[in-house]
Amino acid sequence: MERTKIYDTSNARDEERLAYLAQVATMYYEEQKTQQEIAKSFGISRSGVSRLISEARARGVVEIIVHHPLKTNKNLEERLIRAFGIKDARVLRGRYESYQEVLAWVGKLAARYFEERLRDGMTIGISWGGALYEMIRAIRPREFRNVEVVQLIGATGAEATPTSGPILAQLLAERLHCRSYQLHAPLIVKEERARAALMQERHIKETLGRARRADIAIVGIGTTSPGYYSLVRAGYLSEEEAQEVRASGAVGDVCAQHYDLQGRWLDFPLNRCVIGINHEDLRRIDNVIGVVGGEVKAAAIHGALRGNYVNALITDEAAARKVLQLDGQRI
Amino acid sequence: MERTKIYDTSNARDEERLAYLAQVATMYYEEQKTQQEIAKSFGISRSGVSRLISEARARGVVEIIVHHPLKTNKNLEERLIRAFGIKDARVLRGRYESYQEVLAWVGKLAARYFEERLRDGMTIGISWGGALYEMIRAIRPREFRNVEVVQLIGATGAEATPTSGPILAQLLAERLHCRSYQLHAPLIVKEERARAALMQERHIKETLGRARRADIAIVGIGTTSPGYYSLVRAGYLSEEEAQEVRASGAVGDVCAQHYDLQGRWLDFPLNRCVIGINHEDLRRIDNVIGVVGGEVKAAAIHGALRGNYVNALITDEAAARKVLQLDGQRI
DNA sequence: ATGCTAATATCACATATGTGACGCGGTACC
DNA sequence: GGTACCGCGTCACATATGTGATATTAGCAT
Repeated sequence: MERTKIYDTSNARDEERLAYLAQVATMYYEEQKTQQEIAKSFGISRSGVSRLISEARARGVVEIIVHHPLKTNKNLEERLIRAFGIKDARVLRGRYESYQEVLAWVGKLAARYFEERLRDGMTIGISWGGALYEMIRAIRPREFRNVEVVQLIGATGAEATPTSGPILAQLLAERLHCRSYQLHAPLIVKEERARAALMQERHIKETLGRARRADIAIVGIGTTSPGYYSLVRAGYLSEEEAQEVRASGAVGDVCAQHYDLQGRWLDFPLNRCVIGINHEDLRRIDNVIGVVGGEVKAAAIHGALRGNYVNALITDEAAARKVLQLDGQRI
Repeated sequence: MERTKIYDTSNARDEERLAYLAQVATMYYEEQKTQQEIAKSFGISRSGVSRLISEARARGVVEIIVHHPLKTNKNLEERLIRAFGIKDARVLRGRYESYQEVLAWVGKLAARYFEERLRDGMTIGISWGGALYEMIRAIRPREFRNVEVVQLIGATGAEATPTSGPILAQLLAERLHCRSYQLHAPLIVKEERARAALMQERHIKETLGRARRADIAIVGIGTTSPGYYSLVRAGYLSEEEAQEVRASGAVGDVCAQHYDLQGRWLDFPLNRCVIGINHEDLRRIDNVIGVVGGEVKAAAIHGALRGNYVNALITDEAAARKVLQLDGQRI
């Protein structure tokens, strides 16, 4: 609100003033000149410069950001890696107020992790979910050569909300200045036959072919817990259907493929009505990074790790502790 | 294993250090404490604090940004408004190195302009193009009530590049935390009949209905000049087809509707094969903001203004001057 | 021209800051 | 265990900076 004010004033006078402040501030902060030097080059008094700089800061012309590093808990990381035989883990330190806050920070951590691993020529597969959305937001734009982004699972229809749906692959591609391949198909179809038909379609076949060859897959991990079950929230399943899913032992899903607490893939219709990569192809991808936050996801994470649906995990302390507890460890 | 350990410990060390630097920097820059106070509360020497702050700046933990205001040329704005009877104009001052740079700055200017005009409850229509992409990037995220974003024209297929295509509506919706309505259809079809059929489809009909009721439309202005003709660059037209288009007098397009230098809509097949809002419906929208940069676009801008396809223009000085010249004025 | 007002300069001084020189204690490495 | 080095503290001092009080000027309306 305050920042908007800066640019809002259509007054030419004020525009001049702001340009002046910005120029002085640039000399001071970016060119490291002393106030004395600046005063001389503008032919004004030194104290005037001091006051101009104060004004520039007060009016938001100068913005100072402190980047706090993301601290991780090496101990929990080590334990997760050992307990589940995964390749890597990052566990964000600290406690957070809200689920949204956890997602934002885990997303940042995941973004740094991903940035460190991305190389020219890679194919990146991506599913969807709040954590991935936050991750992509936190990725710093960079140019790569021959990188491509591929959707791993189908997308919603015309009413796509920003946090879930086909936008993620595009957003990521935008950040990396590369192209993206979408799956123009619903995530879940009503009948297995419809799925079979769609899977034969040329561009779906092609995109899924690319998905299977992904060098890195970035996936969210969903829980079937009431109130947190994405497929219900996104309108794919009714609450009754969700009950059934839970009744058959499903604790979570990766790429809409459901499994139980021990990671056993569940052979029920829902798992066979998904337009997207299947659980076996997913397991064949070298690097599958699960990005997920919050204690509520613990059971789903446990299953995902036990079932080898992901082989690297980015999460927060609370979730990590609970996962290890579920695995019978004392924390 | 050993290597991992080494990597991890050095990492942990550094992480600690950065956290320390960030903490000190926060106290200094955000909480406005003096170095003396900080030294006391950490139990270190004052000169140590001074050195830590230097280190924090050198290592990028502290980032200082100076926001230069966007200066505009009121004189040229006034002349454009008078010459073409448009509602408003913003003409960015200054000369720029590259076309990309012009786009980035014009985009910023357009973003500020748009932010000032956006209100709760509005429907925003959007086409595509490099300038709009830059504009959306420059929009500061904000929450609105009942705002919706609607695509004005069809989108590309699976191979969408980030700067052009269906991503723009989604990106904008993300910035405004609102929903978006896409046109899941190609921008240009081969036959008029195919267009008629598609236009009957429910969700296309519905989205275009919303588009017609837009309170603000934000559009790029395309030129047919060789090397800059977006429809060729995006693969919709071959170079031969482009030649034909130019031969029939087309200098530019708004929402893929082509017109000549005097703004006369061209009654040729291409204009009737577009899935999107038509030129007459576009003219009925209250606020159509053209966002466009670069001298090369001058003829296209002239036509767009003469033909009333846009009624507000955001552009740069070089383009504005050339447009006025084309209109027979001395600059 | 005459005031009035707001912006800026001037001056003075107390602090805050940057930095070089030097020494001490801990650590990594041989 | 020795040694070289690194990080940091201490001290000292030169500058840089913030700020209050007061004078001066520019712009502006009458």
